[in-house]
Amino acid sequence: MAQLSDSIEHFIKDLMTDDAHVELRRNELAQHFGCAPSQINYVLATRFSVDHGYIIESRRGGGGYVRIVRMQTRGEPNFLEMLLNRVGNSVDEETAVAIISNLLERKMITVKEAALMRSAVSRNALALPISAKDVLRAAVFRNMLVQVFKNLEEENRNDV
Amino acid sequence: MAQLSDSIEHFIKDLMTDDAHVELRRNELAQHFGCAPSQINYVLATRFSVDHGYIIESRRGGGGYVRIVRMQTRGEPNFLEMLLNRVGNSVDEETAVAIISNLLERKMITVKEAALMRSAVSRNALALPISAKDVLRAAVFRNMLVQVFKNLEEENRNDV
DNA sequence: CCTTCCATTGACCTTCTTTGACTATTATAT
DNA sequence: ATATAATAGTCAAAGAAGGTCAATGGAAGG
Repeated sequence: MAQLSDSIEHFIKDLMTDDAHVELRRNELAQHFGCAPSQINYVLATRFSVDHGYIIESRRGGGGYVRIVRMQTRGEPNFLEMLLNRVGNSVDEETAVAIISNLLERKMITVKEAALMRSAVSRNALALPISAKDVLRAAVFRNMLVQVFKNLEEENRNDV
Repeated sequence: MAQLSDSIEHFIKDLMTDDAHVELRRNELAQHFGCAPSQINYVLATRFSVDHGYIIESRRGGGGYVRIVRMQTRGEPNFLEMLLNRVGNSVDEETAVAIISNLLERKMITVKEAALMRSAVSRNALALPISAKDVLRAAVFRNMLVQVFKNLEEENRNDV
């Protein structure tokens, strides 16, 4: 466990607990984690994308930096509209999952609700060779049922 | 003689006596038992299926893992199994909604989670001239997004 | 025996991570 | 202005897991 990428992600998010943005040196960070500098870009691309609710700004050359900004949505009346536009009438699982994480980080949904949502949009729930509506719904719904039980298990573990 | 699969099954169940979940490396386990890695999948599929009360989660790539979670089945030991049978591979909206209500009455899900589930299985979410998986997912997901926001509004009204 | 069902294996596939070579940009010293 | 040093970005390839499936093996029942 303790993936390098995961560690870097958490490291950055820890830096951002107070402030909504953080500025760092790519090479320094890479050196701190003993990895290739491009590893940092990988983490940014996979965990700090716009869909995750972050914006990356950077600058090269002497005194260069990478700045990570958490997007403001406080009081943004069109957040839902924005998300709906982003989704459009076709969206892949990766994007959907990123948006769910985003909602979760903003505490707009609970951990359990996020899990429920993920289960509804997962490959597993939707990749079917059929077209009948009921059949499809069954697939989605079974997935969600499983999720409910998983959530209960989680809850019980935490209650102890 | 004790089948390999049985040994692996018991080995895993021993690991789970205390905790309701374990995380393991497929390849390590296979090596420990001197068998093909896919053997592990066979054991998981035949002895740790949802019908058996378990859920499997996994991740590929570096730092990959297989997590086995034992579900808590309150009271009736096969409630989930019953529900899954009831749903089968085809279910209409009415039935799905009834099951969701039932889960809610049993306090297995919150009001918000129930709403989320309804939104995922609603006519509106699924009755589309779709064929591409992504298109379908988008429809489901947009519905869930709307629901999340509805929930938030509800919450806010109650907070006042 | 023969069939059938469960178990086992191995070849091939998919996903996620990490690295390194090469490229692009910016500041600073000359 | 120009050269150089200091940064960061991109992309393809290698590495590190786990997944699938069809073929084979083996044991129990008929």
